[in-house]
Amino acid sequence: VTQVAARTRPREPLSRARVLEAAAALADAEGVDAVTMRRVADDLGVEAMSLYHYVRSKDELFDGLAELVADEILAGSSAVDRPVKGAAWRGVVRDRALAAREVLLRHRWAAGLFESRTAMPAGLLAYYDGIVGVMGSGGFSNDQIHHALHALGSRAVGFSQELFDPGDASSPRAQAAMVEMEPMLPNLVGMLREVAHDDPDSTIGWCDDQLEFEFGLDLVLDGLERVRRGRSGRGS
Amino acid sequence: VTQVAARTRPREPLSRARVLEAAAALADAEGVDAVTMRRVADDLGVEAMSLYHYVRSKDELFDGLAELVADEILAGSSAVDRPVKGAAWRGVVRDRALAAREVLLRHRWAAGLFESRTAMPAGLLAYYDGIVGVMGSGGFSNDQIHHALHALGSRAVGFSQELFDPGDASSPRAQAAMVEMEPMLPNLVGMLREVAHDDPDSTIGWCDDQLEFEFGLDLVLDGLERVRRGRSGRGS
DNA sequence: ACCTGAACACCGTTCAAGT
DNA sequence: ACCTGAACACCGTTCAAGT
Repeated sequence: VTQVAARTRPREPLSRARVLEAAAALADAEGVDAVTMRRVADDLGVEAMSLYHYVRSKDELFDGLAELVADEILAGSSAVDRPVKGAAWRGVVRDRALAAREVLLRHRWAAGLFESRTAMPAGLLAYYDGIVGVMGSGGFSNDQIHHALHALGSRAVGFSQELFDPGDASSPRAQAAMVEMEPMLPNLVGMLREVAHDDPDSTIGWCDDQLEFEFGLDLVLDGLERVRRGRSGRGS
Repeated sequence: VTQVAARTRPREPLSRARVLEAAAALADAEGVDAVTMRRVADDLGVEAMSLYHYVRSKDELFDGLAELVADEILAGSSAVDRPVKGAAWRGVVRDRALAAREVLLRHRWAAGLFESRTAMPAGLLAYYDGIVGVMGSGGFSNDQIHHALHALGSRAVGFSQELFDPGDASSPRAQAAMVEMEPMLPNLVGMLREVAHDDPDSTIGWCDDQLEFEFGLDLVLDGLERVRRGRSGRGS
C-alpha cells in the first residue's frame, strides 16, 4: 500500500521502529492474520529477509507489537494522575482502565496478542505499577491489591472477552434464528427478546459494549471499595 | 503416537467424531499449535486429505473442537441442579462456573479457542441458557441478567485471562529480576515481595489461580446479589 | 463412498552471496 | 553494514485419480 512512497524516497533506512509501525498499521487495516513477514516487508518496499536484521523472528515481532500498544496504554493512562486519598482511588483506576480501553479499541488485535504472549510487555508492567501505587495510596494492603488485580483481570487494562455477543439483533436472519432456537434455549431467547424490546435503538447488536464494560468494571470496583473499607469478609 | 494401534486394526473407519477426538488429544498433549491437518491425519494413520471428508476446513475443525469442549462444560454443569429460590441462585451459578473451570483446566487450549471463534458453540449457548434460567428463578429481571452475563464475562464459563502472572517467584532468576526491576516498578515489586513473604508456600508462582478465580467470581456474584436485592443504583 | 498422490500457493527461516 | 535470491521444510487446500 505504501510502496509508492517507498519508491519515491527509496533510501529511507529500515529500523526496528519502522518495521513495528508497518506491522501495526497492517494489523489495524487487515487484521493480525495478514501480518506475515513477507507482507510486512512488501509494505516497506523491501524483501522479507531484510526484516530479520531488526527482529529476531516473527514471534519477536509480535512481542514488539505488544510492547508498542502497551506503551500507548501507559502513555494514555499517565494523563490520569490526580491526588489520591481514600475513596478517590476508585475514580483514578476507573479512568485509567477506560483510557486503556480507548487504546485497545484502536488496535483490536492487541487484546488477543496480550493473551497469547507469555512475557508481559514492559509498558504493561509499568501501567500495573501505577495501579498498585494508586490503590496503595487509597489505603489497600498489598495483599488486597494482589487479589484486586486478579479480580479486575483484563478489565484493568481495558478489555474483557466479548464471549457473549449474539450479533446483529434486528436482521431478519437473526429473528428467524431466534424463533428456531427458542425451543432449545427458552431462557436465553426470552432474555434477548426482552432486552431488544427494552432498547429498540440498539439496532446493530443487542449489547452496548461500552456500557457493559463499565457495568462490569463498576461492579468490581464497588466490591473492592467494600473490601478496602473492611465491610467484607474477604481480603483478610 | 497411536499409529501402531491404527495399523493393528487398519479398518477402523474414520468419522467426524474420531477426527475431532484425535485433534483434541493432540491439543491436550502438545498444544494447539501442534494441531495441523497433516499431523492429525498422521495420528489417525491416514493421509491429510482424508480429513476433508469429515471436516470442511481446518477452521471448521477448530469449531468442532470448541463444540466438543462446550458440550463437556454443559454436561459438567448439568450435574449442578438444585432448586433455586431467592439467594440460592448464587450457589448454583458459582458451582456451575467452577465445574466449567474444571473442564477448561483439562483442556487449556479451549479458552483461547472460545475467544478466537466468532460463532458460539451450541453447547455453550445451552450452558448460558441454564444460567439465565437459574438467575431468572432467583429473581433477577432479564435486563439485570443480561448485564450480569457481561459482568461475569468468561468467568461464567470458568476462565479469566491470566494476564497478571509474574511467573516463578522463588527462582534465583526471578529474585534477580525483582532487584533489577525495583527502581522502575517500585510499587509492583513491593507488592509482590510482600505477597511472597506472606505466603512462602507458593513456591511455584506468586499466584494461586484457583483462589484468585474464586475471589474474583465471588466479588462479582456478591455485587450481583446486591443488584438483585435492589441495594444498588445499577440494574434499573 | 472413501481414501490417496501430486501439485499449488503460501508460510517462516537458513544460508551464502551480493553491494 | 545492510539487503537480497535461492532454497528448505513446512503449511492448508484443489483436483483428478485410484479402490
